Amino acid sequence: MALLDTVVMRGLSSQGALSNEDKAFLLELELNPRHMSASEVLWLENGHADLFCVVKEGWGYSYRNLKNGSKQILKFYLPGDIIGIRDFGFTRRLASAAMINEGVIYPFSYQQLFELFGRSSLAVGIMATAMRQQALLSERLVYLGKYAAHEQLAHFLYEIYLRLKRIGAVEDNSFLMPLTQELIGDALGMSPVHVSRTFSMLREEGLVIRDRQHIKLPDPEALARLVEFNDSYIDEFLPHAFSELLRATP
Amino acid sequence: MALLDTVVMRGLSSQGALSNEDKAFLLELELNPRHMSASEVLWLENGHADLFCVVKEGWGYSYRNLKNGSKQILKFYLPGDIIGIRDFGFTRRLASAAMINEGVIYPFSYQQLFELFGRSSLAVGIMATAMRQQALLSERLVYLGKYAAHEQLAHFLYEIYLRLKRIGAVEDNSFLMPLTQELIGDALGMSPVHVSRTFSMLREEGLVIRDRQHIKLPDPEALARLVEFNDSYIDEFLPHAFSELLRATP
DNA sequence: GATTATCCATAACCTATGTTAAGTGAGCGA
DNA sequence: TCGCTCACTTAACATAGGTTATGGATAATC
Repeated sequence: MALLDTVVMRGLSSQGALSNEDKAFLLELELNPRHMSASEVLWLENGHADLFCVVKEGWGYSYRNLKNGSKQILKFYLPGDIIGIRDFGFTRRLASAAMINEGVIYPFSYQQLFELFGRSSLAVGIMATAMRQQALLSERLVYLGKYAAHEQLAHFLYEIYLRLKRIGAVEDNSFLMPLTQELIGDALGMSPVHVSRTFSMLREEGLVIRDRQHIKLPDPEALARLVEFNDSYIDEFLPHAFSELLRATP
Repeated sequence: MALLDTVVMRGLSSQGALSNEDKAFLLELELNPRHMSASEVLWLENGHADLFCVVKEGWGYSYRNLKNGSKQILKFYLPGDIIGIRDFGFTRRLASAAMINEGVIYPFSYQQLFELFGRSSLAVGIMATAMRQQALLSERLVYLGKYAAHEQLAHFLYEIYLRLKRIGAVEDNSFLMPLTQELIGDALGMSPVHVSRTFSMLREEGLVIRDRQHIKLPDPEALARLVEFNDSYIDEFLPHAFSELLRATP
């Protein structure tokens, strides 16, 4: 169930690109949902890479510890995201991963991932999932490189907003974001003090209202315009050409 | 020939993970080497994504144009690299791509990429290639986020050094790097003036000797120590467990 | 209910890097 | 040979963001 519940796989399935056997295969995978407490570590950098997970509930993140004692967060994982395919093809973890709040994950072994590659539609699905993650990463890199703090933060909030909206976790332009300003700073390469300053700025401009973990974007489109947000890398489903190709080359 | 000449595929092949049919398949792909002139554009952001390429000679790069007129370079491509799998699963290009100097590339259609996914070993190879690219991207993100200019540049040069060394393009710790300081700045999110300043700094410390495109690292290990370079994400070949799994699940 | 730990806001000050500008040398075409 | 352009260097100045510090909420623990 969990792997089929993943964004890309759901897209493929709804486009009729997955055969019944494909779906059965996904459903047959042994799933042991695991309850995670807040801050619980999934794995550490350089640890042996042997599994990946689908996040069912709660938020997670992957990060690298830096020599100066701080850390760089690479990505936040929301329900429906797959965590751990980053290390596919390596023996050791390139980054650590941990939960933010409590939640539930479904772990899979790399062995299972391999078996999945025996079915081309599923392999394509996994690959597309991985490329979507890479797109998010590239987008962050672009903003880290050349944009001012308020643009970075606006972009970050809008990205989270879109991702949450996609999984139905946004209501009345409001959502719950279980991140401290320190975590946000670690993701955006910014000091926590400056995150606070920047939030104040966005608040004064009426773009973001925040009360602890409750975020409200009174005018999401204004935010999007501020950063020229191009959401194709988040929202776009697999091209139909994909499904046609998949049906044509079984 | 060209796709088999790719780092990961060569690794898989030498570990006996590719069957004769796999290799034959790679060799059969229609290859039309194409000569590219300096600065020639391969494709533009938002263009239709229909092909990817293996770089045979010359350097390329992918980049995003920013609203303020500058650009952010996402990655430099050296001979043996695959350019364009980033957009797999999207209809449009997420980034532009162009050559830096003149060179030769081998284009493939996405159609061919799809057919390739019908053979699990090859799909695994492509996936592993993509994840290696993502690792480079993550590493850059980490350095963009929290490191000082001289550390970023040192890291960048050492990465290039390692990648060139792997393809035999380093001799006596020297190599040719056809990049202007402006391009380096666009990659590192740094003004060209500051790139120059930082080069001067590294020169004064005896870490980098540079004469236009000729770079010499008198003591590469010293550079690596400066940035605590962890080269596992570049050099590591596919884990042997991989090959075993591939042989076990045909 | 008191105490403590987190998280956040704001201020004062400092520094790395951006910006602008002027000058140098290499290459190159007329 | 002259003059142009391009890549680079260096300097002077400006500023975004880092750092340190203080105080005030709110939540957690006893």
